[in-house]
Order: sequence, then C-alpha cells, then structure tokens
Amino acid sequence: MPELPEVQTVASELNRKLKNQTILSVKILAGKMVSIGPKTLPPKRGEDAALVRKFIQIALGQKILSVKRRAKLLIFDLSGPWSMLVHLKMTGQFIFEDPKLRIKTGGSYRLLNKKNAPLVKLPGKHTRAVFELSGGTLYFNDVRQFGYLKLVHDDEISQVRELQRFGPEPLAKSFSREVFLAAIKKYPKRKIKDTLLDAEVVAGIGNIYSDEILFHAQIQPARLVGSLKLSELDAVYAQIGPVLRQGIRAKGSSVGDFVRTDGSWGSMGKHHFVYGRKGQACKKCGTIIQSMKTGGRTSSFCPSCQK
DNA sequence: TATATTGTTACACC
DNA sequence: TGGTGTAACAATAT
Repeated sequence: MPELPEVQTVASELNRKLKNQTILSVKILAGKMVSIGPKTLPPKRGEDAALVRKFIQIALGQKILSVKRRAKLLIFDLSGPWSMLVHLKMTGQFIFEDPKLRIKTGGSYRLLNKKNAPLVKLPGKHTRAVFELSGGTLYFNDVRQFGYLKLVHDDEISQVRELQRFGPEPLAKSFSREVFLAAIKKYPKRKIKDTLLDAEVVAGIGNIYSDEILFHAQIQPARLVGSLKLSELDAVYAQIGPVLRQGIRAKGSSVGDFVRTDGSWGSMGKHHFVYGRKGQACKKCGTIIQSMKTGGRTSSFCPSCQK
C-alpha cells in the first residue's frame, strides 16, 4: 500500500532513472485510468477512445524533466507545458526496465531475478500502461485499477483539486509542532488514528504508518484527539518524522503489491511493530497485538504498550 | 461467492 | 455552517 515513504521511494528512483529521457511511445491498456485536465478526478468510468488518443498525443515526444512527490501523488514534470500526475492508490506499481538488465523468458521479459524481488513478468496481466523511453521501458501496473494517470497543463496545475486539498508535508521544515497542533486540534471529537489518516491535516500518511506512529507514541488508535494531553500530542508529533524517514530509508514497506522501480521489495515491513502483526507478540512487551476498526479501517495496536 | 482491501467523495445528521 | 460518522465506489484475488 503505497504511502508517503513508498511514493517517495518511487519518485526518487524514477527521478534518477528517467530524468531527461524522451517518451518514444505510449501504450494505454486501461483507458479508463487516464484523464486530462485538473478537475477530472476520479477518472470517468469506461473507456474514451478519443481521450486516450489525445493523452498519447500529448505525451509523445515529451522529455521527462523530473519526478516529484506531493502527499501520495507522483508528479512527472514534462518538457512541454504539461505534467503527468499519477496516483498509485492501493496496488499501483512503476517498474523501469533497463534493456541491459532484461532476461528473455519465453517470449516475455522479466527483471533480473534478484533475491529480494518477486518474479515480475513484463508486461504482465496487470500492466495498464507502457511508456517506451529513450533509455528503457517504463511499466505501470495496477491490479485493482484504482490508480490514475492524469495530464494537466502547467497553467492549470494550481486548479488540481487534490493538490489544493493536501495539508502540510510532514517531512517539510515548515511542519512545525505548532502547525501540527493547530491542525489536529480542529478535530477534538475524532479518533487520533482517523485524524492522522486525514490528508488535509497531514499529507501522505496511510494505514501502515499511522499505526506505527501511534505505537511509538504509545497511544491507542481509538483515543479521541480531545482526550489527549499535550504531552501525548507531542509524542505523536515527535514520531511522525522518524517513522516516515525510517520508511524511506528502508525503501518502503512491501505490504500487498508494493515494489520499487526495479521490481524489488522494500524492507520496511521487517521494522513494523504493529501493522500486519495482529495475533503476534509485541516486539517490546510480548503482549498479543490486537486489531480494531476505526473509520472503516483496520488498526493494529499493542493493548499493553499503547494507552 | 462473499469478503477484504484504500483513498476519496457524497451525504446525512446534529 | 461545518464537524463528524457512515456508506459507497473503483476491480480483483482469494
């Protein structure tokens, strides 16, 4: 489940690998996942052949100047006056295949079978778009097809709805204790877990990292914001940066389908204390990790370490 | 075949 | 009005 650290991993890797490459051809295998313009979210249902043609026409011949991240959104800055915004949602993947690292396997290709990587067949059953670049091939895979690729003219970037709504970037210097406290105290009756998941309060935190942050802050997910002492809110704030940075250092958490751009897994999963560990012993105290539903999401926590 | 899965929006309620 | 909670939705694997 790509969250801030996973999307940051993809953005950094793509920025390094794709910078200054030219888009030589574009294949769209799931037309409903692409759209054009700032207000087109979520993309309309069904295929629109004319729109797909236009999407390809715009992208063709463009050079990729940079790949950045805002919240969980990837932003490809193209040489023309266009940007491509990509959301991976639950199961999106970008895999870049360097022709030098290809192994031919019965008509299709797969990545070098590194130890820390699933066997990826490219293109695969869930490949939704293929970008032939000047230095290799970029595959966009998405099992669920909840993600999207959206082209926006640079003049209209400021009108993109999701960009307008995102709250502060938790790793930015400007994300001070005061900014966090002001944002979170607006919602005294919400559960702390739900508030951390709210992209307008803090951008980019999803289920994995909110659970981990609350574990390290020793706060139960269902606690109401208004019931937390200032010292407890401080503890939550203090854990946001370190936990997210650890995720980035580990190149993300390969829970579900997440892979890096070379097809390998991130290693953050090994460092989880609670997420995905329901029924297992707490790494700190041995108590069995429990789970509960808040805001329609599953939260895992240690009933002994977290109060 | 019912269920689980997540980010996001829509909507009802107070 | 806006905070709050719930449901719905996208599509697929299991």
